[in-house]
Amino acid sequence: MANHEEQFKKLIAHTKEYGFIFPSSEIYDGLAAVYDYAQYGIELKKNIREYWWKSMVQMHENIVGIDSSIFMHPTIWKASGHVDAFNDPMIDNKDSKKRYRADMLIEDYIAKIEDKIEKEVGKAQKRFGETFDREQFVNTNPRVVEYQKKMQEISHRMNHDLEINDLADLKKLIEELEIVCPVSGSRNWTDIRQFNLMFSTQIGSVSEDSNTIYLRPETAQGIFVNFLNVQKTGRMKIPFGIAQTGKAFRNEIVARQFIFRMREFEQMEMQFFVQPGEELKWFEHWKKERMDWHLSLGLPAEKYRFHDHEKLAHYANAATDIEFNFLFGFKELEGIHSRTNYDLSRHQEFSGKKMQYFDTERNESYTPYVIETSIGLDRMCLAVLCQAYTEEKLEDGSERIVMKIPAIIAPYKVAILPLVKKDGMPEKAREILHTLQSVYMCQYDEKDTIGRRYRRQDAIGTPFCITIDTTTLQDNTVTIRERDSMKQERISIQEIDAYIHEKLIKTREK
RNA sequence: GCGGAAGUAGCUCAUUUGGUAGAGCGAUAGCCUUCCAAGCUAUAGGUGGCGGGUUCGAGCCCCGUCUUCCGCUCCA
Repeated sequence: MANHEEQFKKLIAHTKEYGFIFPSSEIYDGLAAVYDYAQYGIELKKNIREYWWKSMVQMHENIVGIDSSIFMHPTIWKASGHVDAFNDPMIDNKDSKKRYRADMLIEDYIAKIEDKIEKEVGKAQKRFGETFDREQFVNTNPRVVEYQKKMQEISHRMNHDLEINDLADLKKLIEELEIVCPVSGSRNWTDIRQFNLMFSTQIGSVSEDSNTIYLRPETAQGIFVNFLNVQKTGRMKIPFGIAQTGKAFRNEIVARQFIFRMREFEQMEMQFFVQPGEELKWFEHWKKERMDWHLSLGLPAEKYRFHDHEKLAHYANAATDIEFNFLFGFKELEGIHSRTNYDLSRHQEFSGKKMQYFDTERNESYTPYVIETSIGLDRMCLAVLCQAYTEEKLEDGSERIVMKIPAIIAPYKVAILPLVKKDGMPEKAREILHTLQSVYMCQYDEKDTIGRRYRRQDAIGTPFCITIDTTTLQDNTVTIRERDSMKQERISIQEIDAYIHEKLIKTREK
């Protein structure tokens, strides 16, 4: 495990050193949990996005894509539940260093009073036996009436504080009730702070006319609100899917582990609309299909596992995570959720627009059920990078660091290297470069010894190196070196394109 | 956000009671080189994270702050 931590640190250093990922705003000391993709990182990210898009949209006639805005009508986030769910008043105990939701502490306190009432009720029940009238007792026993009054007062005040966002009074309430930390038993509390996981800003130039709008915390809602538009204009028949990739924003309390949890991140989502009752069948279908997608990249099966949710969100009736064994353990990479008709129903409720589908085969209209597949693009990049980073000891005792990125998503596909910088080799090499660069991302390098140039390409994960030597000048053949095996073949210049193409396709079919 | 540790060149580090910062690697240019890093020469690159204080003088001592890492917490 310690070894993995070491590896992870090395990977982070490597990605910065070789131009994959930089900390954001670095010359200004950086910005926590925000990263920039550098020259190689962006190629990798773009290639993963394209690979996903091709397999989800291009390869499915019943799935289409959209690109919805980051800004959306604020009511969308009320309908989705994010305004409530992403707003928590948090308080820390200074002694135990534990953090709690302030309202939960008070709820617990109220629950304790309830227990006391039950105790009284229990005692009375014993006393009166058969003739015990619970309702009458509860309404008349002075002690119980007192308890109930107190509960109501507390509950009312808490709800009022939450309503008007009076965090100071909420803290005062905790102090007055002498609520202690369950761990430390102390009443040494910090102030209450509101943690809103959604970023907000103003739309409209004049402040008094402006409305608070949010940067979307997920891309899914952009699909749901466009459901009818896409279904009608695309003449889509259920079952069908809408796919989207794009940025989402969450103001995470703690954002850590490199690009695993960032405040600004990119999702690749597909919402699949199905007949009510068929959702679990489709849930299983997408579970398999998505796992196959991951394996199609040639990533090892033992690095993956499903993690089925036992506790389901209120809107879901099945949910699983595809977890990947990152260098810091198995963590969620993709979520597959059966979201029922919750989202569309909520939008129907809040917008007043009918979010239904008329099924001509069944001759009835219904609110479709939804299976969601949602993968973090940045997490996928990280998974690939974690898996790719390899330190190898070679036979001659030297070491190399090689990024074994699946060829189909590697940032650069080909490096073109004249063996030496003379005798017309650079010119010949550039000729080859010009024929290949319209098809593949190519690098040209003539600096330093050939061995060192191979290592440079290994470090950025270029799967193929083409070397031009004296033989090339005589018979138009080159050597092509494969990154992982370091093996070389001699092929003619005309064959290069087909050779690479075939290898890339092979990766996909694996 | 709390606690702990760290911050000197692109990277890894040195500068040992506070006296105006140096190496290796890397980068760039050139030489040499005919297939797997570490041959030669030259050049560039640092207001020591940032701000303040103590001192004649601070990379070094003190305070604050920012960032990163580890733990706690959170993760529809």
